Amino acid sequence: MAIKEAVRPGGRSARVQEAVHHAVRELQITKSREELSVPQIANKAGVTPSTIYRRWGNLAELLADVSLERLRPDDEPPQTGSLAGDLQAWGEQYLDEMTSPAGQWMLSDIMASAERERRERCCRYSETIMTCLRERAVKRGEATPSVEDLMDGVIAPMTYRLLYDLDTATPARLSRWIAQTLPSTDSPD
Amino acid sequence: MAIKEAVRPGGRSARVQEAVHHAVRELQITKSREELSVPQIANKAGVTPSTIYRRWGNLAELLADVSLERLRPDDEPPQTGSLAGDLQAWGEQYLDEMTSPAGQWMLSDIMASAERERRERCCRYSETIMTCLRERAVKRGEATPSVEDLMDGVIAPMTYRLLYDLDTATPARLSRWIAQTLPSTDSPD
DNA sequence: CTCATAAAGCAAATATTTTGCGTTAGGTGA
DNA sequence: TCACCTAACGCAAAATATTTGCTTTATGAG
Repeated sequence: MAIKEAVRPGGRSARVQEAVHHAVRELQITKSREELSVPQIANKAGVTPSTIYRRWGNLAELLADVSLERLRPDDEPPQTGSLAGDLQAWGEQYLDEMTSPAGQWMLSDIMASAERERRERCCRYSETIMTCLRERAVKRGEATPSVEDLMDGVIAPMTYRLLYDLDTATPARLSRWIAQTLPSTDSPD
Repeated sequence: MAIKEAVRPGGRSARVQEAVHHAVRELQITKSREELSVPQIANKAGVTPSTIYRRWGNLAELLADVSLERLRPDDEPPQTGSLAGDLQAWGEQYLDEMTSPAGQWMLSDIMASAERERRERCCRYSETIMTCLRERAVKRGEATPSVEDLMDGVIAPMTYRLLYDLDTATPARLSRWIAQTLPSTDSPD
């Protein structure tokens, strides 16, 4: 039932984990959510179902695990020269990703996880991005809100709408959230 | 698979629905989430499992349905004489409810539902409250932000933290969100 | 009161999940 | 290097849960 994250790389466990994750990703391309099943994934991965049940507990947790891994940032968010610009640029690509069917499944899978730890990691991920963008701004000498204010002012409304009200998760609204969160030095209204 | 909401009251369907909902609520008192099962609920409700499967599809959807029903406001939010006060009062009781184990299960069940419609209804519910509080304020002649701004400024951060970062869902932070969202006429900073 | 229909019951057929026990890979210390 | 230890896996049987076809029943309409 407990999720083992500290899998030693190179070991058999690591290979099994990778095989299972890979099988899930493959199957997700062709099959819809309700067509996925543990025995099916196990078969594709070349392991027995009991291996999956013992390691992940159930289908929901497995899917959440896979989705969370996908969430990891590949590279540095793009630089635009201002905090507002960085936020807008990063936010737009994030919105784009998460409003897609695949992105919505990811969010949904993560939210369905009973493990609070997993949901929290999703939150820490956003915090990391905000911290990164903010530090850039600080280095440039910009006046910047705290990370907490960025979370409340930008991440929270964005996430809220991604989860509850998809149609309103738009770049235009993102601009508003950013404008209202940043200290109004020179931004027009 | 489709969720029938328009169950005619008094009919057999209505009785079954009520029996099943009641059984779930009863069982939730004693049993933990992973101990709940459809056959068990069916048995307690005096119906056959296939009835539940055909009507709700699976356990997750049934639990989400029950949780959503519980979310409904029983009565008018308390009146305090100002929008800030109304928001704080309502918000505090909401936080209290949702940070409790029962509240967290409710949120979790609703989020786990595959039906977007259900999650959206959760959102509409908050909007209704905000609209209500705002209208009171308008009637009193207070300057008030739009409902959308209230959603972004108060509901979104509150919900975000309830879902992802429970420890930070506190009345103190609620005050901050409210203060930052309302037009600063006389509020100290 | 009779008929049409939608939903429930029932039970057999499937599918999934759990479990006990034997096996194996990989790490550890002599 | 080799024997040993342990965690994780495979296998297969048992237990549960889910689906499905068909029958029965309750309710609303005519």
